[in-house]
Amino acid sequence: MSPNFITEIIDGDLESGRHTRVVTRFPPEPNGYAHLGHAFASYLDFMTAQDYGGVCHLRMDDTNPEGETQEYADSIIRDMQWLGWDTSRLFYASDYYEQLHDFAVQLIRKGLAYVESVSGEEMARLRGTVEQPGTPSPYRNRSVEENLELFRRMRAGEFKNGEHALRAKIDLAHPNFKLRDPVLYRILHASHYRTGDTWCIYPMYDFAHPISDALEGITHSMCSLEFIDNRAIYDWLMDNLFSDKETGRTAPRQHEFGRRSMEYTVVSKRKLRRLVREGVVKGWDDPRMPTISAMRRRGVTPESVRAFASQIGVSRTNRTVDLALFENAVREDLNLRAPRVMAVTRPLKVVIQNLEAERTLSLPYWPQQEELSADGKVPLPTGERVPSEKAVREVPLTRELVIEHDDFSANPPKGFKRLTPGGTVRLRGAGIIRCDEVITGANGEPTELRVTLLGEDAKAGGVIHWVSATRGVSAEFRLVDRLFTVPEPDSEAQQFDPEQPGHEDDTQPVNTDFMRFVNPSSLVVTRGRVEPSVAKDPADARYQFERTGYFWRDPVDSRDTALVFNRIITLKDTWGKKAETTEPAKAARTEKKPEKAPAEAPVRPALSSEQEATAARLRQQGVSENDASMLAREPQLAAYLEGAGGKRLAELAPWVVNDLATPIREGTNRVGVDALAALVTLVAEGSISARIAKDVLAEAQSSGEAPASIVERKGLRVVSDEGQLRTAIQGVLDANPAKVAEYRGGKKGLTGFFTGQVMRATNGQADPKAVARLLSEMLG
RNA sequence: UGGGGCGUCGUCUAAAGGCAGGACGUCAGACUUUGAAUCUGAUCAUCAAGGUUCGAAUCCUUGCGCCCCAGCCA
Repeated sequence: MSPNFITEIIDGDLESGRHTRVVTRFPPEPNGYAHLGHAFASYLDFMTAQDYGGVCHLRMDDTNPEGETQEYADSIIRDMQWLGWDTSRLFYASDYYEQLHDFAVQLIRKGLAYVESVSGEEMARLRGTVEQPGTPSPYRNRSVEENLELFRRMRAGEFKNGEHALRAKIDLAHPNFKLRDPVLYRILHASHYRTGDTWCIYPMYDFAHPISDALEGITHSMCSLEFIDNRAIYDWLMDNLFSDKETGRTAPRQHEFGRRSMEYTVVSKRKLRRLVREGVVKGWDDPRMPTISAMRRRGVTPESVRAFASQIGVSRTNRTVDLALFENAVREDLNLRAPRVMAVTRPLKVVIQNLEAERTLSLPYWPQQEELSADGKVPLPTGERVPSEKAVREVPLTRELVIEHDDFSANPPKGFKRLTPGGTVRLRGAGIIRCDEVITGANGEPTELRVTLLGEDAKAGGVIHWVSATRGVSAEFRLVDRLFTVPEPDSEAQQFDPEQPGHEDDTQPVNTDFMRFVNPSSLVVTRGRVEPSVAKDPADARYQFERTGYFWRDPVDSRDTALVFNRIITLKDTWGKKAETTEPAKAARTEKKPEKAPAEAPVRPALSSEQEATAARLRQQGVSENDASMLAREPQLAAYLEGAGGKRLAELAPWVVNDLATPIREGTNRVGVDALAALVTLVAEGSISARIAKDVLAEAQSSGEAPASIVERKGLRVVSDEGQLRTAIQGVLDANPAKVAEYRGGKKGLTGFFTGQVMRATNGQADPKAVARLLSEMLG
């Protein structure tokens, strides 16, 4: 896991002693198949724990009986294992139902939860709007006894679905909707895949999730960004049920990260379901799907998926990742893993007229030295690593062959390097042929080429692959490509689609506009031939079929007697790309950036007449336009400033605005205006630099010590003595000869680097202006 | 519109207030019995405007844009 804002938080928690170990959890709901998003989230949860020597729990977040099944749970567990995660710590939220219930009772007893008895609709109405606070329902103030009794009867099954619900009693006027008395339990007469009919009340996510975390001793609970508002409930529950004092251990905290989606696909479960239901794909594990089971079936390795997850990193912004990043991760892994063999996916018959007898060639699985790994060995299709000279297979060369249909062109475009009428080309590993005759079918398409095998002194511009027409093995090839024709099918459909890549809204019908962008050639099935050596290889061998891509046998449909190969991914194809995009690419390159907009007058918010009067008064005292405007708008700041008795306003104002505004506003300011004035005096008389003053101010803010006394205690003063500065600068230059050379080579931006080093060396006390002058002099 | 979150190369992601770095892509070249791989080089970014500072992606202000929240889903 590369460093990110989460590891920063964990480092802090470990350092401060808030936690002494790291326990995370990955909490999928078993109501669908795991996909790319789960791969990313589970990577974060499992790898973070691993990096810190901690553990990660796999927890089925199964608190909604509708749609959840054991089959989904099993598939998720299998996918997680495939990704390489340790799933030995397996938990189910449904195992906590009894405890969860008891915690609900506790809340009722504390007067923090009540049984609501209005309809769902009414509840929504009473919750208010963004501008209007909610209003309490008549049931909000039921007695503890009544709540207890009602909740007992809810559990006993005495009510119908929706007749009552248990709600937390928090704050109906809170600007955060999540805190307007969230529902904790609902009545649902439904069978749960694990608890059967034991329960007819089920806990909500907001209640079950934090408590599950606390029960399992989770330390850091990561979830995606859209739950950020829910954190308020999380913390509320921790405060009221799991205070550190009561439990004797530190409560978990929730941290939110940005989701990652990928171009040319969709990941919403409902949309994937729709693709399956409509038969656009053949199932959840159709190799075109972004599900983990589909990637597994397609032949993508777990190592690739993990490498991808690692590369896309973690941040607090939702992102749609370039498909190329994923493809690169897949190719990078396969390049070192997949032996090279030949297969022809769209055969064109070739007859070598001067080849009398069949020959057997011994061709290397790894024609390239570069693929050799550190141990000097190379993998066979079995996975066994052997010296490269032993990594060979036999390939029959017969009179009749097949080559790729596209490797012959009767009207070759400029730059075409393959076979043309009368032209020559090298057959990989077999020699150079010349095309003597082209037999065409009724539609004018070539159906057979008659060729002559030439000697090794012949010349050819290109190399093509081939397979014996008679000894090669017939096979089906499934050429898998991106599922959509546009990078963001969701956004393309956006004007119709309120449901954006974020969370799923089951209350709205699925927007189906994205279906318009399904790529009609996302799956192309062809029949061709593969060299016979593969027939004896293990079924899970991955190959590079030279010049066409990485393949392996479809684990579901391939038979020994009827081979089916999935294309895991194509090779990069700069030729094909160039051929199809030369023109538009040029156009795009000449496209100019829009000119920078001319500088506008600074925008300042309008002031009320009263504020304007204040601002004018301040300006008169010499306060800048900007500062005056802000001080006028924020009476707190103005009041602070004027505590100085109206003296030296102009001098103090920038400090108040730039350095003290936030603490003053938040009520955490610990530097009085007189103390500030004393500090500013030191700056004014030149005994300390503004730089020192800022550092001191920050320290004063956290320690509460008077700034001037910090200055005195530490003996801070500005160092402008030339001799002293020269010594310091020389020290820095001597320590960084390479940087000096770069600077003299023209990298003038390094001035900042040198200044920084000098400032550090002098404990921030050097006079920066003097440093700048001496630096440019000494660097020549 | 109330609340919350977020804006760095085309895409992901780095930079105790001090060199805007890396990866992928793209382009060019070298090499090549894979139009692949490999190698070299290049292109390309701090949302905007003001301010503070010797110095701002980072601090302050204002503005703009995107995302999330009014399920008895998660």
